[in-house]
Amino acid sequence: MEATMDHKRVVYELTQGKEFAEELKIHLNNPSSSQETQEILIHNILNSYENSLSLLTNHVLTTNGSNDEPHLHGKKGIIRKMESQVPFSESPCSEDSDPEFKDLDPNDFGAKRKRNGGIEKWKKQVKVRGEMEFEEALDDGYNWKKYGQKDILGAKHPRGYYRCTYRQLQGCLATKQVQRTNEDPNIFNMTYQGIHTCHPATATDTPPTLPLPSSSSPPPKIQHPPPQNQLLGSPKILQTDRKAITKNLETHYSAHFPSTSNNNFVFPTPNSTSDGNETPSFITPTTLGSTYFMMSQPQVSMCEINENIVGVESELNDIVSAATSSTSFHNADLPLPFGELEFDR
DNA sequence: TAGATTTGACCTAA
DNA sequence: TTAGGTCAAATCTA
Repeated sequence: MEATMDHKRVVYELTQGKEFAEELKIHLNNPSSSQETQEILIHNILNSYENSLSLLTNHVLTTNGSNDEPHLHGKKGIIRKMESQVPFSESPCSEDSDPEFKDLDPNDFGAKRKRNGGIEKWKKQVKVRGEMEFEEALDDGYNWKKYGQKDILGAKHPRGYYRCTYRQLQGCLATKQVQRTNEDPNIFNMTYQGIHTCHPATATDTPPTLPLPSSSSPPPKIQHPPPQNQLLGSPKILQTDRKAITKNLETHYSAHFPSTSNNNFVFPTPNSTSDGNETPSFITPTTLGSTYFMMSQPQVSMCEINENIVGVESELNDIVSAATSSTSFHNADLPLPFGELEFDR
């Protein structure tokens, strides 16, 4: 069950990475392509690797009866090894040194407050292209309800405030903020705060059975596990975020979404203990040291990137091929979005 | 008509 | 005092 779902998630991650690699390849051959875009693509490719490895290592740990999840809290094992393979992500993110939120985004002009008494915050950056990708990129798999919007000093675009739809039903305190960057309106900074404690299987107090629904049973009506929603898309968020954000964009900024389609996903990886208690943990920026705000990291020449990406893409092709052809995986079980996504070529 | 979104007012940390 | 974050009434939408 879980293994099957993990398998799908791994395939999804790898396939995503492959798509990013292919797109990067195109961008590298395009003189007008911005370095920023290329960096984000590389960043996303690394994310795919890291997420895949995390999923795999997490599965191994689970099947071995260990919930120590060392990869979730530091650069250890495979994650570390992975970074050493890719020079661009070598530089550790400064967030590693601080479990608390650290604002690394030069476009985020917000004050660095900790209003919730040390609740963990982390960020991801999402770049969108085209309306559909825009919706999907902002769909991180959770169901969010917008509760506010505010103009931020120094920021060109207002910041949207979202909280978990199941805050009332299940007391889930997870929130997120969505804000466009000043430099590139296609790039959104998503700031997450709090861990989702809600459960998709029920909107009531029924005890959760995380992490993921059985592949042999129909998905729960309330779709909350990020991986699944990332695979299937979240109707909820398509209806809410799309309306809210797209409307804002159209109203205030005459939004346009050219160029590339990139999104960075960091999967929350809830873990279940043997007694059924949920101990959600996240693959946070701390975990994936290179995951966030690559623009602030030491730069690597595009020549190096180009050389690396060829190998990355090749590897991804091999891995995805192997993964998709193995065990009980069927594409029908995993409606990957790529068939619907358009990549400028 | 219920639920979601908008938006001005209020709260509060810095 | 300022500005980010949240509340809640008004409004919108399916």
